[in-house]
Amino acid sequence: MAVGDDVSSMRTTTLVAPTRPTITVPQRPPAIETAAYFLGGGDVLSLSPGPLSFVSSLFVDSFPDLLTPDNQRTTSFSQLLAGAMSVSPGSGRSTAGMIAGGGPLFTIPSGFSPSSLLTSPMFFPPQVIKYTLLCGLVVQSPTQTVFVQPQSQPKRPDSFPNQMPPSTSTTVHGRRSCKAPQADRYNNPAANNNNTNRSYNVVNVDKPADDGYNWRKYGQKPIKGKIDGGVSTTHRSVTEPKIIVQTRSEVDLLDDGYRWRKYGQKVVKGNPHPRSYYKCTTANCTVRKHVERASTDVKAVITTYEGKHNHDVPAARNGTAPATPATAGTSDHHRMRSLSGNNVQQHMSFDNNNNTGQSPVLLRLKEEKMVIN
DNA sequence: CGCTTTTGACCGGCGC
DNA sequence: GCGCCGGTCAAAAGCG
Repeated sequence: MAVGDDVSSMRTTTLVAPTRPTITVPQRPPAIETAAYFLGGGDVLSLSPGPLSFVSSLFVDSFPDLLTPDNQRTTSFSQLLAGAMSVSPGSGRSTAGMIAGGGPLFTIPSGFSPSSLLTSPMFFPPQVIKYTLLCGLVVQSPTQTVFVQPQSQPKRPDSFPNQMPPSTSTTVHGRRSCKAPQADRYNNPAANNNNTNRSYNVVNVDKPADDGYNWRKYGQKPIKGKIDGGVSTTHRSVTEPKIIVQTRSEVDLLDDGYRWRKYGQKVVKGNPHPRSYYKCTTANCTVRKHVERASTDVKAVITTYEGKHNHDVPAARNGTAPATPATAGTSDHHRMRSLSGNNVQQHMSFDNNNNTGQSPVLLRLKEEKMVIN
């Protein structure tokens, strides 16, 4: 199956719960798995227009740029990252129609191919990427927390026992949604406690949306700092969105096109593998990322991006085009981009089972193929 | 020599 | 108030 076939089909596909649209390609043994999580990152949601808008902007605002007039995807993953993080409070759009609710239930907008996320000359060579889009989840910025609980659950015709029915702006509270990454801290209960107690699983609205369930309000509580409109600038995590990418790789540092300087390393609780902290080396760029290996899978590399690059991908030190930028860190780091191939194999599916609800997963990509020339 | 990595110290948030 | 924890700083060391 040609890549273009997948792209064109996805371009017009509207994903509606509880169906599980799948675009398949010839199966091959997975060599790398990548999961990308687009999230507000805790209180970040309070500043941005919220993950709904975030996702909306991510998809609607960013992906059209991926297409050239002849519908060739050219935008890098780095650009996607930047685009995904470039949401401003005024850029939010209605997500109605975008988020169909219930986890994997969002509409693939025109022009969007999930492959665009990773088929990037800046991040992963398009030729080597094959992935599965597993699910989507939405959270939203709180102004106050309204605790609700379902009074009844309409029967649904499929196997999404832990999922919410479609909604566009309603709180999603509790476990749900995406199949857990096979191994990462976001599925580690110990590592999840804080996050799940914040905003990842608590999405707030004044009134539960008409999501097909009947909700009974049983509590209401103001949230610290939301009084002034919910904008806080006291902490980075409050002001900048995050993008989490999980990749199965032998090396920690993936080449995303930008140059990074390591500024710290720390062993975090619940993971014997140290977490490395990197800053973008470009002047006046505040983007940071940290990289760690999953506690239960040493081959799973979790990279968390924070912030937005205010510059283009730097040119490589050897003078080649930015399409082949230098890798941050030492030169002997494995360079993902050095891998190449001629075929983009895509497998796109929405997996609603095995939901943990622990991670603020909006989008998850599973890479299934890597071809090395 | 310039850049990067290492690593202990420091800081702030959060829970108890 | 205290301790834990994650994140950051910055001096020293390493490397090309």
